[in-house]
Amino acid sequence: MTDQNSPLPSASLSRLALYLRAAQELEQRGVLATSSRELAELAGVQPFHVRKDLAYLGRFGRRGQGYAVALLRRELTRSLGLNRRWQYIVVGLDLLGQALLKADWGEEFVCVGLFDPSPQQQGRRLDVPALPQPFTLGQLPPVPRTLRVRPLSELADFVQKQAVDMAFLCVPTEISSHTAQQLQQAGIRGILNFGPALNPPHLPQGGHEENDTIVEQVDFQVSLQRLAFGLLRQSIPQLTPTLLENPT
Amino acid sequence: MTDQNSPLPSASLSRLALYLRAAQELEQRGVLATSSRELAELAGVQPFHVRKDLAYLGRFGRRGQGYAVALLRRELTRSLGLNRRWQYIVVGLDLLGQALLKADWGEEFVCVGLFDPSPQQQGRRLDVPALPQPFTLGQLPPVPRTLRVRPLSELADFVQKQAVDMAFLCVPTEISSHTAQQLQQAGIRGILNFGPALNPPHLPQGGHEENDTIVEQVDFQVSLQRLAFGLLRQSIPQLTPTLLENPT
DNA sequence: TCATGTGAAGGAATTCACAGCC
DNA sequence: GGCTGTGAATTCCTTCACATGA
Repeated sequence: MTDQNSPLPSASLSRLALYLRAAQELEQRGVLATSSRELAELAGVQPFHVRKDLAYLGRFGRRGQGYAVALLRRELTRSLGLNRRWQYIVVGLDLLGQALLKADWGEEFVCVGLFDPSPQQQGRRLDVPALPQPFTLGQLPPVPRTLRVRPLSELADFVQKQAVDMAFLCVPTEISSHTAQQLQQAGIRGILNFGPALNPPHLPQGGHEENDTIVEQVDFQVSLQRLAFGLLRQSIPQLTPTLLENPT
Repeated sequence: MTDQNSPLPSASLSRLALYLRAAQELEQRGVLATSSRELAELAGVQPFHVRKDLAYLGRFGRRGQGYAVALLRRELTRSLGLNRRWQYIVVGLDLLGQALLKADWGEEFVCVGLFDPSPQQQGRRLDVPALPQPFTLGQLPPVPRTLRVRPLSELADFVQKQAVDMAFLCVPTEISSHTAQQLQQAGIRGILNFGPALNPPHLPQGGHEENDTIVEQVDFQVSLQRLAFGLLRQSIPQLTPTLLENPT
């Protein structure tokens, strides 16, 4: 079946991103065909996951053969909405923000602006990744870019002139909720939030609501505490990790 | 009921970390009692989530009243295994690694070493957060510490002398799987991995296996692509996001 | 014979609604 | 009355096993 209203399960969506990375890697290595087994290994999931997830997008596998890598990559790119350009700003340029600037997000994502609430940061100029040259096959050296760090007061104007699809939010905890509201009011509809949950819950968490702002959380601390708990569990083989010992 | 073999659901575990953060915040504000509604708001989840999750740990709520903040914080801390000290190393000290060094992970987590595969980084000295003074109530100024960035060749020896519970892995993509193996061979049983899935799947992904290494993934790119997909969905209100249009 | 695609079974998480206690 | 704790219902996800088609 095709995709109808495509109720692509949330869990599958996360894994599709992993398959795309795997497909890109295979393509770069010059591999032409692959299998659900190989993809599963690269993505760190189970083979039946791969088959089921990919089946949501259509059927571009060949039974008995596997998947054609190039086709796979194209379809994943399309399905994930990565055949268009997404423009983002980085809000908060302490070390984490700077690290995000240098990170490789894929060519589809381009940084168009830098903002910081702190006067110390404002006015600084920072290097950002070069724009991908659209249809230039010749190996021109990429053009370096630098952007100025702006105060948040310029945000609303900026968003009116530039299309800004999303913001990477990495300001200190104390002001993150407030800053998120500023972003929303400026008309930004997507926030990738590093740091604790944004509590004024006007913004639905993962909700694909009407036309509200979507917040996607990246929470290091939760992952760390999950890890600690896991280690605790396995270091005490049989016994329960000292939870409660109350009666009843 | 108490916790038996506590098969604490994985989804609940993640949320418990959020409640702990909320409880700490409330305690700092001087709030004595709270409710599932308030906690839910702070954590960005639903009230029945809070009640059900907390019920896994026992019953320290008072019906009709709510939860005592101090008790709540204590129980959450205990249950998550945060009443002991966890020692970590940071592997890879480019911008992201440096950002992680400065981040606030909670007092229970202390950095004991820095490692980097690149000779340019080796030998550098970096500031790390001061140790929490255990039973000192007096406000002595915290003692600053600096640590030297070591080559990975020193890792095995280091782990033998120092207790190292976990590693934050943030080296470039190309070497991350290889580096993870080095960590595992040196005897490190927990890895918080920033960057793509570690593909030699000797390490089970989230598996609480025998006594194997536990890997917890923090994958920015997946979150970003989830966000992009979400935006795509809502910007085309009724229509399916250009997925497939092939015949049956 | 091979590996995909898929119905169906099983398990996990979310959600509801209300009983129980303050 | 108010809010927790919890069975029961629902929905979602994972897992299996096999039919399907190259």
